[in-house]
Amino acid sequence: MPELPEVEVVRRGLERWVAHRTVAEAEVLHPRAVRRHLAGADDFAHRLKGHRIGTADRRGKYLWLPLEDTDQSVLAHLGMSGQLLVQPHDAPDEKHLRIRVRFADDLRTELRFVDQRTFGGLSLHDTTPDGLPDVIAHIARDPLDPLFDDEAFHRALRRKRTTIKRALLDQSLISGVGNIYADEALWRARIHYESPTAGFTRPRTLLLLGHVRDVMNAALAVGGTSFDSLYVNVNGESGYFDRSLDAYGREGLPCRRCGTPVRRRPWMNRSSYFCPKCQRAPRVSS
DNA sequence: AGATCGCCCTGCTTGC
DNA sequence: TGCAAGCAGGGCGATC
Repeated sequence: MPELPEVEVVRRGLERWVAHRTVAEAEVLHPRAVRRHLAGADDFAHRLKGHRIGTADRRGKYLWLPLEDTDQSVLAHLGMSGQLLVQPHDAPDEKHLRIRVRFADDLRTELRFVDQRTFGGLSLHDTTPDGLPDVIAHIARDPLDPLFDDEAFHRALRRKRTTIKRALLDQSLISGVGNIYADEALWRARIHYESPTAGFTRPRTLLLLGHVRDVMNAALAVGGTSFDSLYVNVNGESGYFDRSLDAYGREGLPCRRCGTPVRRRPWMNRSSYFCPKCQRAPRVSS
């Protein structure tokens, strides 16, 4: 599934293939794909028509396209299975094509939102003075954002009465970290996912943040090599996912550090993967 | 008010 | 072989 690095690859692709083009027509093929646009599909299509797309921006797993000469942006979230594709306009419709945007130029390509599970979608929102769509004002900066405040994150961890993986997935503290990268970063930092955040020391927090950034940058380095093509494509099948995961999805396989079989535990209706030897359970569990 | 949990969705995998 | 259950999981809103 698309996580922050994949979304960043999509953003770069949009910048290259979609920015500065004028919308001729938007077509919503599945209403659920615009459910976050409360005024409905017709309003969404009507508001897009005739406007020029600006430069794509991103925070965490959200990305957005400002509409030039308006105070609105097209906000996109890929959810679990969403893709934004730039396709030749005569390419056959994808099975799960949800939204199509045609452009008023002769490049003969169109933007398509394809999403099997429709957890993702597009919507239009007012842009706040700091350039953010208003509905994601509560989303924290992500760890690849130069303005992410490590110290403030550490203080927030100390304040909370929660455990570290919950905190990593809390989009109001740090954005863009999903289940996969949380498990990977915790494995690299040798921290158990249920460690209470209140006891985190500054070096421990900074170590973890360093590993979060390392694992994301590694994925970006792999996924980022393929965006220079016509396809603005993300489907979670980057080579990184197949080859380089150390914890996620490796239940029963030997830990790459110590050889102990990796364990999977049900956690919040999903799974946590960890090495029981490298990542010791916290002494106090609540 | 902060923390927790259920639900949304569909295709693939697993088990009987 | 066929069907049902399980699983994947981000984010939101209801609930405690």
